[in-house]
Amino acid sequence: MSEMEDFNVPVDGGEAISNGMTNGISNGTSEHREHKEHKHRHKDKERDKDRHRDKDRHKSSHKDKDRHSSSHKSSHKDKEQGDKDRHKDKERSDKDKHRERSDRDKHRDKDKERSDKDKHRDKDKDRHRDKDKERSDKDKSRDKDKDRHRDDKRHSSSSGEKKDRDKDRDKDRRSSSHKSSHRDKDKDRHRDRDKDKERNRDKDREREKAKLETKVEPEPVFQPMEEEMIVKEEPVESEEEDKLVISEPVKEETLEEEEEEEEVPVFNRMHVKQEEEEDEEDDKPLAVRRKVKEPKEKKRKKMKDEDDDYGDFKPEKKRIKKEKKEKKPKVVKFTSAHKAEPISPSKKAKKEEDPVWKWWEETKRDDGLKWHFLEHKGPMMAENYKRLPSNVKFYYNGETMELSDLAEEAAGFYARMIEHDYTTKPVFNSNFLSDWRKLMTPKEKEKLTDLKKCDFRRIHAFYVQQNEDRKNRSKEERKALKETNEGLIAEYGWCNIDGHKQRIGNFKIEPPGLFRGRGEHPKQGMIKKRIMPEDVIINCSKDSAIPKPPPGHRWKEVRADNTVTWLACWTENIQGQTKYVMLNAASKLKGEKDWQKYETARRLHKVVDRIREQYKLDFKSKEMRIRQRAVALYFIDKLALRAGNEKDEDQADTVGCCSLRVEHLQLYEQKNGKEYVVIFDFLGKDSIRYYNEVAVEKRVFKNLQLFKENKEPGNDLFDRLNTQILNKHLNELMDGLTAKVFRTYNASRTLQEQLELLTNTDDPIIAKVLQYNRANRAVALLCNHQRAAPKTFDKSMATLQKKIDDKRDLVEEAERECKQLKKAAKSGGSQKEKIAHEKKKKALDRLREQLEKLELSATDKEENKTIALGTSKLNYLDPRISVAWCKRYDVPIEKVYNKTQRSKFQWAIDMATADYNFMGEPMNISRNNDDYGEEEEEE
DNA sequence: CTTGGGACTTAGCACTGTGACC
DNA sequence: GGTCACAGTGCTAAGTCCCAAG
Repeated sequence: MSEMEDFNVPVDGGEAISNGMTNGISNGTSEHREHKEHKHRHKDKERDKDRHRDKDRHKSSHKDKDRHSSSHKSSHKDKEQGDKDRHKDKERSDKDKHRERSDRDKHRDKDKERSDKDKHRDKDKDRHRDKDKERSDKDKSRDKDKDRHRDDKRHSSSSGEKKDRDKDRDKDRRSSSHKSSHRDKDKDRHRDRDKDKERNRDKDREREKAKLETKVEPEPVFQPMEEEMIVKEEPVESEEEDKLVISEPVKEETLEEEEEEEEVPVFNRMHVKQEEEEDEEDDKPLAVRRKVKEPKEKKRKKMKDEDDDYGDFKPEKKRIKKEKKEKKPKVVKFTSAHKAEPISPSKKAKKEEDPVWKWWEETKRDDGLKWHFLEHKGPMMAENYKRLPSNVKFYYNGETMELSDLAEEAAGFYARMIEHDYTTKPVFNSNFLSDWRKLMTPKEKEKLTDLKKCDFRRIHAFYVQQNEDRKNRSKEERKALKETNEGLIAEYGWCNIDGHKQRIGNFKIEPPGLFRGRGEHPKQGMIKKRIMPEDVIINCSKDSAIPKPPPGHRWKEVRADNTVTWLACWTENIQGQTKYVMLNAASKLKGEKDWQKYETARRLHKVVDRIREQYKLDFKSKEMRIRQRAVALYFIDKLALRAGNEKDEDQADTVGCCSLRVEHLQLYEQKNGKEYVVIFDFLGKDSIRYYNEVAVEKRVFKNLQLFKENKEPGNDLFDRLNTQILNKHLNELMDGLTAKVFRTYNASRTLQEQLELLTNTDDPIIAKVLQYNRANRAVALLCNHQRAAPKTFDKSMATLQKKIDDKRDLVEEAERECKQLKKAAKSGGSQKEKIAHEKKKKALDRLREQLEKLELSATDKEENKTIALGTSKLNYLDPRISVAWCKRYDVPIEKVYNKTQRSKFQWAIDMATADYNFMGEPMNISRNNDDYGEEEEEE
């Protein structure tokens, strides 16, 4: 807890602000992360009010309780937190009034919205039916919706027509779906808020770190950038800017940093101009061009069609696909050698004595094929349903009711979950009921119409009991079970790929059950149907032992497509997505890809300074789309935001960078003594809240104001940008560059820098590990990797604290005794006394060490409360950085990677030396060995 | 050029086995 | 031997990105 001081550090990033654009801002990875609580919603006119309300919501509610009880336990952090809370409380009281009112409104709105949405759904269906005809009409209205932005701008002054359109728009899309869902999310996410609170502490801490980091960071070295980048840039500054609404502030800014007041009107003025201009041309919001998305039903229909042709071997489809792909030399050589592989004594021997296939030492083939020989046993199908014992009854409306097999199975799915939060959600329940009824016999269907009248308790109890029994199994039973499982893994868990035995990642077909979407998923509670062999496509070599379908069944298809890595796939019925059986992370196929990913990130390092220069220049481009692109890229780089693809409406409402909407950011010219503060508050992947207060560059800030201008909540912030556009641009800047690479790059770079910063050579290993975890944590924070605080956190923390206290007492006692003995020994004590003293001294040292260890683990634990380190470690951190660090500081690799992780990163453990530098020269993975000849191997 | 969907990575939560502790 | 906590693992949802079809 040495970092308490950090907590008073004002929100980060003041540095970045002042230096405007031309001089390379300190950059990226550092000043970010400030999460807190909250959620949103808005009503057009009430936007402001809503904002308050939202804030309130975030701040108040639940968690506060938890927070206070749990986290205030100890430390200064808590004090700090307390201050914050108090602060919030104050704000809150003012706003509560607003909230109450608007909540009521919300309810009203919600209802309305719902029905609107339904209407829309129906429309969607119709659309499918008469696609073409209907399109023109209905879609138009929809398009209108999407055109919103442009229209708003164009006709902003003109009136009635616009209002009508607005209404339509509002009905559409975000209205019900996201508003209401947000609200619900709000409720559900108490836990998150709790987390958020905690996170704040870390954040504060990290912020400080980040600052250090920033300092450490090397100044970008400018290298002339080829490409259009520069070209476009030059002229912007002067006359052209005058024409452009947008640009003037930029100009102004360069002249006079001080006069903020002026700018607002200027902006407005300009805006008018801008509208005219945009009206004209290319600089149109994307939404305008976007066509209506075809709802999922269509997909599903397609799926159905496909389903009709079951067969044993279906090369045709594949062939078609392959022909398309033919650029890739489709030389599938099924040499007998491959097939003979398992038999070949030499190879077999090799496999046995050396189970690790050091593929990274082989030369990579660049034929684009994923394998040349592939053999496996097919996926393991889910167990058949066993009916409940006859004494386990289901009750409907107080009476027992016998259910048919399918209906009973589904009842079981639900019964198992009745203790879960999910079953308190109306969406979940209604989805379940409607899917459930589809499985019922007409008779059942007729009778069973109300979920509330269903009594699942006996069934639930039955499954609970079953779990109990499972836990209480005898040793023998356990052992037998374990053996069966191992047998299954031995049978299904491995494949032979190009002569090597490799572990399969998920060889089990997903069993049926209820769909548990994350966040406010509109499809939660729907029934995932049982997958039959007839649904499964097998992929393997033609000349391999083709997996046998279970007796009485056949596969949907067997194909031999060696341009892909999957062994089997099927289509899931909830969202119509394909699910794959693939190799496990330690396999060559995955490992190679992983390695490649980090090499791409390292290549980015070589050009990142130029890219940063460029997007900073682009902040003042005269083209709106360029500015938006630049600002988005700035966020992606600086805050490690995800790209943010568009999503369908039948998914939870979450966003990433490109899909941010205006309500997701709040702009403050001044906040907490800092200028140009942007508050991000949105739900990202997995409906995990992203909350961050960041001080940004003035130009970014001004641009954001501009982007938000004349838009309503629900409108896209970047209306001229999407991920394709962004990635296309990125790819032009560097081969293979996409938005995601920035995340990898900044994460890995942060780790390396933090390790350099935090590692203290003289510390014992245990302290170093803590330092490593802190560096790791900095990354997790950057990437916003959260987890729910463990349920038992408080308790176990208290236990630990008690241990510490006890230990401390022991230490003190030992110290006292030691002193006494010392005295005795000194003042002409006997030999015996001297020995006793020595002994005590040693014991004392041991105790101290133990105490230290305990304290360290307490710190670590506290800091990790709501941060998940695993995700970044597994997906974003170049393992060679960690390996090198371990080697450099003599930390056993086991302290950093567990067994699974070690096998996943075997390639890195094998190849990285102590002086590996992520920011060093990238390797050419396909040419392999030669490139890292310098690096020696260590076991 | 847009859209849909295929393929693959990234993600958090749930479950489980194990080992520390009593 | 029983209990508990937690690390490790499994599971599968939810992203990204790319390419082909329309």
